[in-house]
Amino acid sequence: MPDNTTSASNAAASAADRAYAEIRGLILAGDASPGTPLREEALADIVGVSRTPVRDALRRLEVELYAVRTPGGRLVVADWDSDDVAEIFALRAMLEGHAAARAARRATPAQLAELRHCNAAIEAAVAIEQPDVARFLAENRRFHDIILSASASARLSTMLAGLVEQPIVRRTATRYDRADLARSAHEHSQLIQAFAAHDEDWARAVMTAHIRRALHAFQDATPSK
Amino acid sequence: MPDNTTSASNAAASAADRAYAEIRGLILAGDASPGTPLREEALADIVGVSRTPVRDALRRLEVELYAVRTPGGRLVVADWDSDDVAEIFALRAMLEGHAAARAARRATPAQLAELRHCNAAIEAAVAIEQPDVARFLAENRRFHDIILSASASARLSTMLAGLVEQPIVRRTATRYDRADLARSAHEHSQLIQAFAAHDEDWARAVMTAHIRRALHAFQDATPSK
DNA sequence: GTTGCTGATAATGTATACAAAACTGGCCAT
DNA sequence: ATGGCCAGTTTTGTATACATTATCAGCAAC
Repeated sequence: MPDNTTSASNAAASAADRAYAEIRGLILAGDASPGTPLREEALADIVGVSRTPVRDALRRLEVELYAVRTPGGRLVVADWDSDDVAEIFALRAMLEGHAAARAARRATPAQLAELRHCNAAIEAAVAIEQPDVARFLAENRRFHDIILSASASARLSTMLAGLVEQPIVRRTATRYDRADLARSAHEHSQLIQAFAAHDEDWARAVMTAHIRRALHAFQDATPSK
Repeated sequence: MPDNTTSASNAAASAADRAYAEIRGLILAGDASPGTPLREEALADIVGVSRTPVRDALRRLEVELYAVRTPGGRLVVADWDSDDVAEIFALRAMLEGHAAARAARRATPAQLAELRHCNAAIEAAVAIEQPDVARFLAENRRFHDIILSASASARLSTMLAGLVEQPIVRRTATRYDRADLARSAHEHSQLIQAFAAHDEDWARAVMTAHIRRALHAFQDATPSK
């Protein structure tokens, strides 16, 4: 199982972090389908820690709406229908657009260089015959993270953390053909231009378009759900 | 069920909720000034519960950025400068604008009636010689809550929960003169019109303007900080 | 005087025991 | 049959004890 989608199952991390990663993994892998109750003790057994860090993890998952609370206070795996996904992309478009605008005002030459370097890696990953999708995803995430840190808003970062669903991004990207991936890289370079020009509106517009294209790619890739 | 998430110690609520409300109160009242460490045991003594619900409360306050984590994992009271406040209002403007757009599409006649009734109460509170600011605030919050529920997006609701700072609203409103309060009520009625017409763009624009005016009222009311 | 170490101290992280609340099933009355 | 109620069981909420980690004062070496 080479799995473990996003940040790895860092054995060194705290018990709460491991619990979070593992439970989230269960949900995203579909092992815990929507509606499945998330019982603290059972999960504690699975993860191999006590209930305390599991509770911690569940609270985080609840904030990020992976889990929802029943009227009585029990947690169950949330059901994301296509409307939810569309809403996630809409919010991402707004918030990342805002982040891009802020980044355009604040980006330092060092950050610009980092972005250029990162996007070069993306272009390299998609230029070859069989695009290296894993590499694309990793660098793509890094690209967006750099922008987020350039935006210098802790609030934006925490809000987007629960919104940027790497699994969704992955499902989108795996359906991209090479032309799509190349277009994505091109949009990134447009973003860098906007940052270099310190043009907030331009940056916002490009980012918004970038994300909304991803939404439609995702919708085209999924039957209807 | 009179919600009451803002005002003080709801004796009936859970220990974690009381801890949350009380600690948040300490921060907002300035009893715990920015940079002050938030030690679990000390807070547990103050609130009169054990560390467990206090930890719970602190996690929530951390997500909402009332507290920030030092590199070593300790929590301290966050320092909100004027940029932070501006950022909060900017995000609120975006997200509540989005909520208004969604509400415009979805609002039911019953919800419209509720909004009209609520705004009538607001108008009544500000029409008198000495405006009833407390009443204004309560109904104002209810007004925005109705819109939020009409928008039918759990994500928006949870995101805005950490953003809608009643204390900030309060500091703004107490500096409003009667004309300002009346203008607020007028903007609300414009919103209702936009909802009734199911005009998403109109609703979004009015809401955005509504919030951005609040930002500038706030900035005018506070020296510079 | 400054730097770097080291051990005491104090804080958070985790496990577990106990309390309270919510679901479940069946029984009874209608 | 159906609806409501009650006890047993399960699940979450809270308290507390223990483990682990970060902080900081003091001291030694340079």
